[in-house]
Amino acid sequence: MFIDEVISDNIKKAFNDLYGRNLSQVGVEHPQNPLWGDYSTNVALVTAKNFDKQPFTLAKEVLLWLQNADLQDYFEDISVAGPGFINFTLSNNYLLSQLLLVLKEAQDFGAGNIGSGKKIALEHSNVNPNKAAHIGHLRNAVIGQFLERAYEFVGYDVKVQYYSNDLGVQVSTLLLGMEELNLGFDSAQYKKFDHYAWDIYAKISQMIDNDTHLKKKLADLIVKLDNRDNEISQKQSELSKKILKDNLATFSSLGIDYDLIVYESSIKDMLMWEETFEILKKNERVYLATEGDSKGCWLVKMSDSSRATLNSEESVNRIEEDKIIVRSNGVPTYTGKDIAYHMWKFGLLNKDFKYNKVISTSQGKDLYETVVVGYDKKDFSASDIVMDVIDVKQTYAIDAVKKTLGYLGYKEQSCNLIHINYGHVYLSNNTAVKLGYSLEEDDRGQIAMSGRKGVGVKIDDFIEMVEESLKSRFGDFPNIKDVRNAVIKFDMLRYDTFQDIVFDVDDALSVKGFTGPYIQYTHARTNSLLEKARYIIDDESLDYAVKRFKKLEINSSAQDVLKVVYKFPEVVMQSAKQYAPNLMCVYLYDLCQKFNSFYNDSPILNAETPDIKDFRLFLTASVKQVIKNGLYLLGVNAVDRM
RNA sequence: GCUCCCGUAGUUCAACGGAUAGAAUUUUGGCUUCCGAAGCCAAAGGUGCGGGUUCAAUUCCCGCCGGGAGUACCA
Repeated sequence: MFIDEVISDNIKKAFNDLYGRNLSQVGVEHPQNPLWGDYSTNVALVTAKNFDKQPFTLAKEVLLWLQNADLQDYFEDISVAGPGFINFTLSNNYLLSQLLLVLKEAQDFGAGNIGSGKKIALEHSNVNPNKAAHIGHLRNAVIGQFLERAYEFVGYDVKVQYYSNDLGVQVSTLLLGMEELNLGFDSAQYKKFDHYAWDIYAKISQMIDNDTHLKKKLADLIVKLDNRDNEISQKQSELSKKILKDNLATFSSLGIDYDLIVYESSIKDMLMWEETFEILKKNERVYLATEGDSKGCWLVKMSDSSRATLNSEESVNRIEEDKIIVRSNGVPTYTGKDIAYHMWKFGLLNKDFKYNKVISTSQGKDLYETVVVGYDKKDFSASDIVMDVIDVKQTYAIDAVKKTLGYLGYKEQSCNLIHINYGHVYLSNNTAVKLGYSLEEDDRGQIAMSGRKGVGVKIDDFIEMVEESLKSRFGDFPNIKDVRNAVIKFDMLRYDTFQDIVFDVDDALSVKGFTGPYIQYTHARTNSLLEKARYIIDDESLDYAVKRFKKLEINSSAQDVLKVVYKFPEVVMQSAKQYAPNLMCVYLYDLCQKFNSFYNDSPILNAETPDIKDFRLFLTASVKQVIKNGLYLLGVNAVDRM
């Protein structure tokens, strides 16, 4: 049981006992100033008015009740402060018991089972197979991996899906560039095929914009593909897979892997769209437009207000507000197909894909792909929860899918479709200049990446830059790839996912301060201490040791560390529930900072007495474990040396 | 036009409606006979504007000002 529950339960009892009132909610938080204690509640301030008392007086009465309750095991002090906060200070006994728990539960410390095995289909990365992955995709993948690990850690069964859009406009454009035109690029000049495709795609996109003949050619190609023209589809499939393979290699070098690749072409070939469309057509909120700009298209209503209540002018506007799912030429839009895809994810279709195991040496786990002829495999469909890590720009489209599920009567599924949106990644001017891009005239200090313009930082290049930078500073060393990945992943996870971020190469290459290597460094430091001391963890001696520690005077810097360690399980829950990896980053940084201060002012191997030395090693060992568990969730390896 | 998001130190980011708005970076000054200086300690520097809601507003509401995105038979 978490401490905040202990507090809120007791507060409720107190109010019931003292005033015969049932409180529905009690706000418990960690005060920002450590002088106020470890937990505090504002319950007296919030409820004072109802009791016609001064908040401070009310708090004092509740305090008396709490002091008589049997809470000494948890708290060494409970007091009233400020305008009427009730503050709780944890007892050393409790804090020590938590350290003990860390070492006993080891890699499971902080884990939970609120998921009780429920299935989550987590979709992330999803690079269109027409170019190399860039740092926007990087942010997506890294957030995705955090969610995968965090939700597994709290007891869900998570399957990671990578959606490969091998039919749409973007791949067709690339195919046109590759097959039909000699654009003057030499594929031998590139280190990877997807990098070559990057330049081809940018070039052909620019050309198409200014050439109606090319536009027509592209449109024909798209229709042929959608009709599954044999020759074209074959070419397309080969091209897409070649690029997909390169994209996966990029992610795999960062230790990011997947359970299943879902091809858009499989959805098409399994006729999932057709089955879905039959269901949709019968729904009253899905309609065929008979007038206006969208004449001949099928649309999904995006608003609940009825068209009948509007005048004709407003009615026209309403049509524009709705979402087109089938074009007038009968080809479904991305959103249309996405509805079918999500129906499958939730197991709402009568169909399932066939599966094929992908042979891959770089993957950490078994990887499957969808095929038309292959094996049956039941565990990918029929998920309880669907999480899509997708750019904030697609909120409207996802919303259409969500609404549609609701319209079809799948309320629960509609609620359980969770769009994890994240802000855009821009390049700083400094970075753009370094990469040789010209700045626009209306310079705002940042520029947007664009596949069509070929503007962006490829993940592969970024990885290489970080590794070179590390080598030039520290020379080559055995764990350099782990440190490199820490730099990259932490840099992407440290922000609120909601925020747009400005990517600056120089900042990103930093290994000082609030960075991954700082955390890894602290871990390496704890490791080296424990190695030197030949510290061995075994349950019996630990129990005995903790009894002795209770009599020790614990210095304040050690106390500060203790008061961070115990929060880890709370932070795991909070960052998972809020889809907020940055909370874990902040927590780990705080932990490491406190530990490094402690390390700096308290000798460990040469401590004053054997008992103090034992205690400090015990503390060090638990810090090491927590860092390791936390970094794991962020997708970062905790290294023993660097 | 409509909808959504964002405006916080020079810069990049924090702050479930809470008590003295925190970090990093930059700059300046200190800390290695001793456990890893990728470290520690210290100084300096801030809520776009105007109203409202309440015990309490960076946070919620309204109006401005400034930035971004969506609303495309693109994805």
